[in-house]
Amino acid sequence: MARDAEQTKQRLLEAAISEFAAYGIAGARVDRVAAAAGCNKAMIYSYFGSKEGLFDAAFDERTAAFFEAVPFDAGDLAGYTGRAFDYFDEHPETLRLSTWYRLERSDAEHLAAITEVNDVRLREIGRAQREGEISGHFSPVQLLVLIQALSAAWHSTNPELGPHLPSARAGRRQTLVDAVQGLLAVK
Amino acid sequence: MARDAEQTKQRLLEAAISEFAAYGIAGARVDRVAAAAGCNKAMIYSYFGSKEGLFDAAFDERTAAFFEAVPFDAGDLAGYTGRAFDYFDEHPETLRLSTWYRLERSDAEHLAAITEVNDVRLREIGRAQREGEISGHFSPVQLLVLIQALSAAWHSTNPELGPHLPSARAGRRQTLVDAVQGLLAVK
DNA sequence: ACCTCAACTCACCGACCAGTTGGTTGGTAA
DNA sequence: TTACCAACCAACTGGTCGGTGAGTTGAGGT
Repeated sequence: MARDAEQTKQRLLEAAISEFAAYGIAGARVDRVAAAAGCNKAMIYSYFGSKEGLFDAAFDERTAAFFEAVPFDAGDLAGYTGRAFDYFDEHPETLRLSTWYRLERSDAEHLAAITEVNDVRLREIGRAQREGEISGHFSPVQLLVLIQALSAAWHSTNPELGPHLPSARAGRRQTLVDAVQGLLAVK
Repeated sequence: MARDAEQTKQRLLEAAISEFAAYGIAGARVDRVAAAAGCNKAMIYSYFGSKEGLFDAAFDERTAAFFEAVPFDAGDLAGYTGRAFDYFDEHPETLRLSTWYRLERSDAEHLAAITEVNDVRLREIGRAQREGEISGHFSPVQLLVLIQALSAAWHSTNPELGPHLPSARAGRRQTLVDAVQGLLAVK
């Protein structure tokens, strides 16, 4: 068996993403993560320090992957919303990890990187508004919150709508794009 | 000490709402619930059967309270969104329980009551559209999902926006009302 | 061939936790 | 007063879980 620390760490990280996305921090089991990664539980503590450290690594990985895969575009907020929807639909664990984070780990402090990303986005929205690319009816922070909520709308709906939900992904996507365009047309 | 089964059950239920809202199902501790309710852990199993039974009771209670406190009005979806926002702002545990439910208990089956409520709402939106009260650009299920997402938008945002969030509740509320009015003005 | 050290495993621990049992208490009705 | 039973509780159980320390293995350098 080839000994490769980096690859082992990667396998643990991927197993952790699945485990935490499914069960959250309190519900996750480090033994399950180790078993899924095909290595010993002690490696988790060697590489990530603690269960929470492992969650943080999993969350950071998914967050960074999302930021890289779905570039922000203040001049095309409707398109960005559609692309974010696509990503969440293809990588459901991303939104689940984000939700677990908000519920179980909102006291953590490793969100400096995310805060910085949001700062940039707010400034870009402001610039696009000053240059007349998009409506100035909503403030940048209002627009960002509305867009974030809408891009996750179909995935954060409780399953009580199950039988009525449109099965076609394209239709759900178009709903969001239309909605954002509607918001930008206000006033 | 007065022995009152109904009151004891109520104290347990309120303690459970706080505990589950804070920690979720996996993170909640039945001993903490019993201690907060000022009675013995065994009462929980006598009255609610299991930890999950206790969560279900807590979730059902908050759901019913929300439905009663915030009546739905298909002819005034913007106003409904504002009132839902107010309720979530005053009772944060309601949205947290709902989110825990979706993450940890979406396989449960006691959502027949909620499905029924949504059926009625979808029919009312359809009727309001046919009678020309509101725009028919979005279908009823699209409108319902958009409105549900928007009413929780400020509360389901991860805390990375902290320093930029408007502190005034009225302003956050108005954002949502404006947004829904904008959606209904599309086309 | 041998040394070295990082990568990895094994077996264990103490704390914790959901759930149960067997018994006690106190209101109430005859 | 007393008998009854619902309401309540202390103490326990069996299993689980995060975390650890001591030992093993294997690849690369000399």
